[in-house]
Amino acid sequence: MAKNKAELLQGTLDMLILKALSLGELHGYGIIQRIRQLSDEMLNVEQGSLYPALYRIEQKGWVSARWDVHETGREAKFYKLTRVGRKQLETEEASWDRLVLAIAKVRQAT
Amino acid sequence: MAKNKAELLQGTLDMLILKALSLGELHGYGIIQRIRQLSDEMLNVEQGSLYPALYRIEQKGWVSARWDVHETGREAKFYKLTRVGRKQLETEEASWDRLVLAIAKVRQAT
DNA sequence: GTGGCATACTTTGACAATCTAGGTATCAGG
DNA sequence: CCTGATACCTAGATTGTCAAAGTATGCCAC
Repeated sequence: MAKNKAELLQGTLDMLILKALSLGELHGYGIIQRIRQLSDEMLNVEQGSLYPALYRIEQKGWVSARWDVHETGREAKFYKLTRVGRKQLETEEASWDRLVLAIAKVRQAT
Repeated sequence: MAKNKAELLQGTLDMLILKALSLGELHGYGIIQRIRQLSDEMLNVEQGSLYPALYRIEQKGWVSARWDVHETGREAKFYKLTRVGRKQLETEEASWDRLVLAIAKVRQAT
């Protein structure tokens, strides 16, 4: 127990991936690093969570993928947010905000 | 789609139940109503989610249950937060706060 | 040059939590 | 008497995450 890393709640991962990609095209492994870095090491996405999620998200048309070689000379699969994906990110952020608000209301109760 | 009710994320339900019970002993059906009311109708807990959750929570010793008759003359199973449950509520609230903070950090990124 | 580590992707199976959808029973109001 | 709200319970399906494998490459230290 006593984890310093917050566990992900189901449903938040898609939003985080989309957000990471909204900052620019990126490959899978890089998405993990970007999320970890942006969250000040608080969020750690497992590879076994990420890749299936990316597959799901691609099937839904929220991202498009292509294989490419990056500056280091290594091959990687680069993901890019589609227009639909950008819309979806907005939706998920709004829905997250609603949830956070709703839970805050419950917690305010005395 | 386009739900006005926020969907619960896995892991938040326990916290909501514990919070509802922290305001006083209550029976299952009442917990649903209290959460709905406190959240301004934003959160709707399904019975099929609540009762298994209550069972889980009771097994863990976070609440104690007893059958009783309330003023309306009807029988109901009343749940009460235990000392351990109160501790657990604090833990879950802290962990929720951490997650909300971490996600906020990611979302701040430009 | 080779051993180990970080990078990079994939798949499998287990697990946990929620929801849908059904069921039972009581009580109040029209 | 019939409906709807109250009150509880359960089975089954679904979903998302995680742990734990495996593969392969490039780089650096020794």
